[in-house]
Amino acid sequence: MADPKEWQFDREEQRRLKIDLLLKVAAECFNSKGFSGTSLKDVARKLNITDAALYYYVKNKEELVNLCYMRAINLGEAALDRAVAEGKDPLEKIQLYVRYQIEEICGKQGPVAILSEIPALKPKHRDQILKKARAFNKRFTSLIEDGVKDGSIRSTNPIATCDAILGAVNWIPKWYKPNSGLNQEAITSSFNELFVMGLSQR
Amino acid sequence: MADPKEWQFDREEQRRLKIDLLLKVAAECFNSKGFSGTSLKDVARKLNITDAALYYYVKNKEELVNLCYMRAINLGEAALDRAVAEGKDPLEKIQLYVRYQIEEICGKQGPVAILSEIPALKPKHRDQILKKARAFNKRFTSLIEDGVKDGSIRSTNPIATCDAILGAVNWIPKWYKPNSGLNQEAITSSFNELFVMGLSQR
Amino acid sequence: MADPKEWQFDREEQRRLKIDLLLKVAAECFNSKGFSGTSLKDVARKLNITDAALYYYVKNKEELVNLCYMRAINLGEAALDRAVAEGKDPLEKIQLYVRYQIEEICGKQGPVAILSEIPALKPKHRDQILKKARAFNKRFTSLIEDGVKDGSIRSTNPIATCDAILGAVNWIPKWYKPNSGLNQEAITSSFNELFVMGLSQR
Amino acid sequence: MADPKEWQFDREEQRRLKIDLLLKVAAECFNSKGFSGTSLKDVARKLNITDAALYYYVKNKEELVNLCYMRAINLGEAALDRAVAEGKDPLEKIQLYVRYQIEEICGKQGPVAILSEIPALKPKHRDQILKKARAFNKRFTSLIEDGVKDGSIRSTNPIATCDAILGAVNWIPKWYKPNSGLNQEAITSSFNELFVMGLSQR
DNA sequence: TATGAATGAGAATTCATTCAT
DNA sequence: CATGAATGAATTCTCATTCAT
Repeated sequence: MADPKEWQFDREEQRRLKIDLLLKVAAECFNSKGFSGTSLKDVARKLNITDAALYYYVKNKEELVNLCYMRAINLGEAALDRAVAEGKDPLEKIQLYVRYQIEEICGKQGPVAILSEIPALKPKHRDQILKKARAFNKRFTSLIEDGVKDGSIRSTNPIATCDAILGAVNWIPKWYKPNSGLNQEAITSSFNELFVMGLSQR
Repeated sequence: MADPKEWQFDREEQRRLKIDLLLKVAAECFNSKGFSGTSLKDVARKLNITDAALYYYVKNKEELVNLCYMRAINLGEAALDRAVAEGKDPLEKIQLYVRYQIEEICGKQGPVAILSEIPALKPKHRDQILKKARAFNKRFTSLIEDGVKDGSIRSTNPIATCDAILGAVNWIPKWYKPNSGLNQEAITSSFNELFVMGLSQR
Repeated sequence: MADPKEWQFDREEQRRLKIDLLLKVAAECFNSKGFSGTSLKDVARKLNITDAALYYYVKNKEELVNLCYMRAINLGEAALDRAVAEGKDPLEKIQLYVRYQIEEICGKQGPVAILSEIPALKPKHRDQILKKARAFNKRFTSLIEDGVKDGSIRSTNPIATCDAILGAVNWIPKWYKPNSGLNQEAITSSFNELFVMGLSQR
Repeated sequence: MADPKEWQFDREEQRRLKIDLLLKVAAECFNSKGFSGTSLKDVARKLNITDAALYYYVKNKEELVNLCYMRAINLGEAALDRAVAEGKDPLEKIQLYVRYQIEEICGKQGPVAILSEIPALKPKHRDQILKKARAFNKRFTSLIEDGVKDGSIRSTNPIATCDAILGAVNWIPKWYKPNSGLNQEAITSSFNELFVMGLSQR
């Protein structure tokens, strides 16, 4: 306690935790009310601080959005990483990704920002995000293509298939309410059922 | 030409056409920049009129969003109506709905508003929209249930299946760019391929 | 009827009648909602025409106020004229003025504009109105002074006395509601009772 | 100085003083130019702050008017309270009220808002004000009735008499200019002379 | 770190006014 | 005469942002 190093560490750690909470709270607001529909006062109030205090943690609103979006993409990537590492074939990898992504959206990781206002970002950040997003899409599309090649996956147009699956998943935060309606597991298994086997019984 | 009746008609007709165009342009803006990210000046500029002139056609911004959302839901219902009327079994009806809905989103009907800022609406309008939206979802879910009952559709949880399909379709305006990338027909067939047969080759 | 002269007359007459009605309606609005609280649309609606049509009768809003104020002052002067002509001594003249003025305010002459937004007028009109208003006040004050001189009226400060009486009368439109509460005759006799004899019983 | 308590006090106190000044300045503007004729910029300019800063002290313009009106009524009530407490009979109480009210209107309490745009208030505030205003009128009318009963006051119709006296007093801000024309004392004595003894010398 | 106070830029909205028809 | 359509200017109000304390 008297050790300044440890202190320093504490502080840093605290700061990181606070920022993390900030990002979650902000994501929640942005998701429900949109970027410009969310005032920094709204976010601050949920954190029980003043809006002025936010500026200690982020440079400005645009940076806050950027961080939220980065976090969202990173979480997505992490989900995909795990899925790719654990799944033994493309189809299983895709299923695992859907599972892990939904886990993040609906689970403790808390709300994940929907990347719906990318145009609001400054060019520098926007390009960064778009690049990552496109890379993610490409990676997911490749997964599908791999399956097509080895004959395990059916997809006439992997890009469109990718858009369909990710769209369905991305849309979840729009309707998901914790502790009411569908639960995480039900969503996961139903989505995978649809994606893997389709509606047709024969 | 001298006939006042015909005149009257012209005016009324013109007005209707203008409102229709207004709603399309507004939907486009709202989709790309969100409700509060879109200023009425933005919308007006695209129409080559002043922002004040908009108030001749709509009472205020909130009403404009409401009309956009109403139009979106009505178009969706129309798509579903046609699909239900023309398809001979639940599965075909669903496929037709996907086709017609994508036709509206990507076709001449122009941009269809994503209902992403319902909380921005006033209670009266919000309730109206939510009621319609829920009714639509229920109708679509019933379609799936019908298929489940007659053994033609596989779905452990029709509500979740419905959310997946509608989510994928609703998300399209976020990434669809006319005249570049995927075209309408490619989207339609790929989406239906996924929804009907699934990814699994067997 | 076929006589163009008579026609002309009709037209002129009609126009005058319409303007008169316009001034009454406007006065009513101005009194109840203030000058800038009253939109020309409000006035127009009460006349069952469009706001654009008003411009056929008056050059602009400022002129409309000016005309209302002129009318108010003219009516006041007319009341004072009659009172002075008919009353046989200053005290009686004052009483008659109060009577006639209240008659105008509460009677068929319809609402008389309260001159409460003179600063909103353009210099030219403002000066005109102020000049007339001051002349009126002076005339009324003189009446009091006359009575003081001939020993029939008590007033240490005729200017202040004038302000008190005119204030009480001018304020009437703020609370008077036709067909409810106090009627015209009750107001007249009570006001005169107070002004002439005062509250003190001895 | 280092004591946070004292500090807190300072802040609170400052805020209260600022709001008080704001209300006086606003009252002055409203009195001379009316509610809608007064822009918040006008008020702000007189305070040497920006219009946006006003919103730190009041929620919106309507609330500002409401506060002005409340203050006016409260001052009136205070004047009446003092008068009733100090006067030994109804007639003296009325005289004292007139004195104290004029003291407030013309003295350091600064401009007192004329309640002339009550319709501009929102229902909730309007009702509140009207209730207080009616109560005040009733109280004043009762005072007159008391005098009538004990034979010291002459009034055929106390309600109308009340309207006359209060009208004359309420109208003062319309013409009173500090440091020019009539002074406070002259107004008070002349008004009371008129109200108590009337114009008639015999 | 955190807050109260203030600002400047911009947004929605209103309204007098104009003009072609 | 009268109206529908449109405009430009002004007004209210919000909000990100700054700064002294």
